[in-house]
Amino acid sequence: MRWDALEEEPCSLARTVAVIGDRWSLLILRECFLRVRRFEGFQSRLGITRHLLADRLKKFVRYGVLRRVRYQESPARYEYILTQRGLDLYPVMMSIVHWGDTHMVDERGRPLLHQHKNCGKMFDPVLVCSECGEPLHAKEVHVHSGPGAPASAAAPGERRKQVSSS
Amino acid sequence: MRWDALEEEPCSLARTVAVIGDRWSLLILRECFLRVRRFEGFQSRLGITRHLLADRLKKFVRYGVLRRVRYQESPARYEYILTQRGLDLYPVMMSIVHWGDTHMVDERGRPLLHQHKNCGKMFDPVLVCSECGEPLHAKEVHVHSGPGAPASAAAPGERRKQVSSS
DNA sequence: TGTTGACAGTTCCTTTTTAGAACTGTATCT
DNA sequence: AGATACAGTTCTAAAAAGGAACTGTCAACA
Repeated sequence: MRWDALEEEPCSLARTVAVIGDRWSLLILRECFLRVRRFEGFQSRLGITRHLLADRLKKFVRYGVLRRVRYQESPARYEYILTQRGLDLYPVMMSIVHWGDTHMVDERGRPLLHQHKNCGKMFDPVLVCSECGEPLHAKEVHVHSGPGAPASAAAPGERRKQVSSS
Repeated sequence: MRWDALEEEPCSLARTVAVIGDRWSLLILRECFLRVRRFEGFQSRLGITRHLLADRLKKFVRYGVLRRVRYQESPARYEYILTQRGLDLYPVMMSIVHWGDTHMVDERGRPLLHQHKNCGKMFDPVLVCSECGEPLHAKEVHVHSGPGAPASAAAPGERRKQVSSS
């Protein structure tokens, strides 16, 4: 499948997957949220091939998720720093972590704990409705076509365009 | 990188990425949440190669994200249905969709809108702290080593084991 | 002065994955 | 009888990823 095909799908999930939807991208972002900023830092912590790393960093910069900032002149050296757009991926990252904490831990328990500075407590992330504040569950949500939908879009059971043959 | 290496990382994000961290897995899950259940359904809607689809479905069943249910005898025919563990991925999916809605829409607007049955309103998903209910932001969270951490784990700035060389 | 190391990549070649299309085998529909 | 639905499997070609070495600039060390 071509990557840029995904980006043009009339689906916000597919478009986001075009940006972060592979193993390395997600692991690189994990490091970003842990304050890693430099090429060598990512490479040595992850064991990713340098080629792939260069590629993914470029992609993140292109999509505005990371900013490439020169921190030293001659030789020019750059750091990769999360933009606001990148920071906005925090709910995605935390949701992924929380699923792992719930379903993939071994007998020793969670690798990491999270403390909310505002209230001081160890917490789990909860996804709630912006309107009523109640926790969200798949079965309590109706999906409707929006303005950016193709002819008639993906409410359950409706047909949608294919990824590849479009 | 070997897939099973990821699964054994002392990191809930990496372990979850081992299950859902590739383009096709996420797109297949999207279809699951839109009530697609059958091999032909996934294949024709996504344009994924049949080989890959068979592979990913097996993986999801192995990880308990989908259940393979016989809906017809001779010839045996199966459906793939989200388990509770699969349904628990809803926050991950919705967070991804919401990032796309915020940062990847074109001039026409969102492809899909979501309505909360409980309160009747169109909503956005918001990730909040389970303890105080406030929205979560990366900079307001402290990370601590948990019981399942390696020797000393990934609080910001701490060293952690590499992915590849372990 | 020469050597080593940090850093941010690039180049080259091998191995693994994925794409694409055709084929299987049972059963129902026309 | 022939076409179609369905859930896959098999085969080969093309694309992506892995792995290791190499570049070029500079600082620190001996």
